[in-house]
Amino acid sequence: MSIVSSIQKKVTAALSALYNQPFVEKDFQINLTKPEFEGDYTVVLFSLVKLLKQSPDAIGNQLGQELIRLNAGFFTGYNIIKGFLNLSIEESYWMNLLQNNHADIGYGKKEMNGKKVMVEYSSPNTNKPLHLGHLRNNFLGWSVSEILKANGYKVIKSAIVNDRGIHICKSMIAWQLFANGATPESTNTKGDHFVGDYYVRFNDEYKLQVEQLIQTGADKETAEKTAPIMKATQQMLLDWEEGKPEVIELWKTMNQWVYSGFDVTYKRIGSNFDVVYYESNTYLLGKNIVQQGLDKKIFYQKEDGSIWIDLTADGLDEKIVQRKDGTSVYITQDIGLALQKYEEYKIDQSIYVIGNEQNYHMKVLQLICKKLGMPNADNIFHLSYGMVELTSGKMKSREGTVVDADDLVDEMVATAKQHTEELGKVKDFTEDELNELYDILGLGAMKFYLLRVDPKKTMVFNPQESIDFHGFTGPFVQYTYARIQSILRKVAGESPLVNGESFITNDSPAEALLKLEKEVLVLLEQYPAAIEHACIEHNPSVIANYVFNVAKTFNSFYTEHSIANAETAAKKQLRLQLATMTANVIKSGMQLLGIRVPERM
RNA sequence: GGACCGGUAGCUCAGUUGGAUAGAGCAUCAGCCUUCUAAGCUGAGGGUCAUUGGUUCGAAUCCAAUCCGGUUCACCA
Repeated sequence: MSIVSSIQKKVTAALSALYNQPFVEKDFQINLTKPEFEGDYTVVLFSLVKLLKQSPDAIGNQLGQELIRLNAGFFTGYNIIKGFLNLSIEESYWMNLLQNNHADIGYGKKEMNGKKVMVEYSSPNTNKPLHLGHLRNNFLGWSVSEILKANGYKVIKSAIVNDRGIHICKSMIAWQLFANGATPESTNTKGDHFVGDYYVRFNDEYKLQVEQLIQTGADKETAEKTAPIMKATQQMLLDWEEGKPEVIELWKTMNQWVYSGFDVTYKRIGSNFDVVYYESNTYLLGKNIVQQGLDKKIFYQKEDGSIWIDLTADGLDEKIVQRKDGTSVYITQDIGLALQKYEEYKIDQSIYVIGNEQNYHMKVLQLICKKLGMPNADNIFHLSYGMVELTSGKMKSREGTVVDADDLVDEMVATAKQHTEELGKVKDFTEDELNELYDILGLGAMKFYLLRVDPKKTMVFNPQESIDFHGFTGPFVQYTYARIQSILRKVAGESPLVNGESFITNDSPAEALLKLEKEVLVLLEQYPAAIEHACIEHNPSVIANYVFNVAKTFNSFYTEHSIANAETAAKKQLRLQLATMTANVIKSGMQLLGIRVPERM
C-alpha cells in the first residue's frame, strides 16, 4: 500500500474516532508537503471545515494530536499553516522501504489478476513504408502492453494488416506500368520503400492524367473518375475480388516485398505481435452480423437494398453497414473482427491504438457493438492518439514531407554514435558492443521523445533540431543508470562489503536521512502508484515523466554526496542501496516504455 | 453548420480529486571536472495559464459564452 493511501486510512480512522461520525477518503485531500514547510505529507483541512463547522486550526490540532496518539511509531509531529496540516513521518518508514525493496527487480509490479487484454496497434497499410506517425503508434502500443502486464494483465498484442483495397491496387498498377520487371532485389531497395515508390509514382501519373483531361475540356470530377490509370486500378480491384490468378499473384508478390521490409523495421524498433490479422481474410466478416442486426430490427434496409443503422438518437448520424450491392463496408469488417477477437481469445478488454482522426468511427463501432448486444462491448477502448506534426506543418506523403521511420532510426543511431565518439568513454568496447550501444541510445532517445507526451495530444517534431540527447530525454535517464552501474561495479570488487547487508546494525545506528537522500526515497516510493496511474490512464507519458524525475533527483544527490566514499560505513551501505533501488526503478520504468538501458555509456 | 479534441515561458511539454508563491527541458546568460562517468550539477532572466463572466474559503483545473487551431460528419479504408 502506498504511503498516501495509508495516511488516508489513518486520517479517516482518526476523524471517525474524534467526531464520532463516518468519514471517507474523499472528505479530505493528502498532498506532498511543499519543500518550504516542515513535514512530509499534508492534510488539506478546508473541506473538513464545512463538515465539522469548526475552524481549520481547531480541526488541525485535534486531528494532529489524535493521529500521533493512534500512530506513535509512524507520525512524529505536525504543524498547521493556513489550513494545511503538515505531518512528519517517522524516518524508519523510509529506512524500511529502502531495506525491503532495494534489490527487488519486480518492485511496483502487480500479481497476475487473471484478466486478458488484447492490444491492437501498428496496423500498417501495405502500400507504403512506415513514417513518424506509425512510430508513435508502435511505441504507444508496445508501452501500453508492457504497462498492462505490469499491472497484472495477460496481454495479447495484435495487428490488423491493411493488405487489400484500392490503395494497394494503385501501387500494383504503377508497378505494372513503369517497373519493367524491377524488383527490390534488382534495385537493391528495401521492399516497403520499393512498393511505396510506386504508390507515389501512381499519384504523380494520376495527377498528370487528370490535368490533361481538364485541359481537353473535362470538369474536375469527371477527369478524376475517368483518368485511365484510375479506371485500370478499379478494374484491378474487381479482378482481385474475383480472384483472377495473375492479379492475386502480383498482389502476393508485392505484399511479400512489403512484409520483408516491415520485418526489418519492426525488428529494429522492437515491435512484435502475438496475432496478425489480414484484412484480406477479415473483410468478409460481419456479413452474418448484418443479417442478425436486421432480424433484430437494429438495422434497417433502404429501398435500394443498402442496410443502415440510425444513431441519431445517440447524437450521431445514420451509418451504412452494407452496400446496396451486398458488400460489406469498413465498419462491418470491424464489427466482425471485434466479435472474432472475443470468440477466439475470450478477452476481457480490447484496446485499439488508433489515431484520433478515427474517434468518430470508433465511437460508432462501439455503439453498434453495444446495440448488437455483443459481450464486453463496454470494454472496447479506443486509445486515441494525436498526430505528429512538423514545425512546417502536417506530414503529407504526396508532398514528400513525411519523416520516414527507417531514415529517422538511422539518423538517431548515427547521432548516438557521433556523441559517443566525441565523449570517448567507451574506447575499449568491441565493434558489436558499440553498435548495440548506439542502438540502445538512438532508439531510446526516439522512443522517449515520442512517449513523454500525453498520447491524446497532437505533438510537434522539428526535423532541423531533431531529437535531443540532453535534458528531458531517454539518454539522460540511461546515463543516470550507467553511472550507477559504474559505481556498483567498482564497489562489487571491494570485500567484504555485501550488497544486501543492512545499513542499520546494532553497533552503527541509523543516521538521519539527508535531504537529498530522502527526496530520492520519497520518489521511489511513488513508483507503484505511477505504474497504476499509467495503466488507468493508458498513458506511458506518466512513466516517462516519473522516470525522468527519479533520474534528475538522483543526479542532484549524486553530485552532492559521495556514495563509494561516504562518511561512514552505514552511510555507504544506505547509499549503495539507494543507488541500487534507483537503478532498478529506472531499468524497470524504461522497460515499460520499451527502452533498454546500457551498463556503460 | 453539427460533434469531438486542443490553446500554459521564445520553442517543446508537465501540472493528480479544485489547494499553499504555476513547473521541467531546450534556447539565452553566469558558475562547477585533481575525488564514484560533465550525455551531469548549481544559479539567473523569461507567464494576462487564449478572452470574458460565473461557481467558492480557494480555479490553469469545474460551468457558460466568445476567439483561434485541429479532426470528423463517404455505398474510401
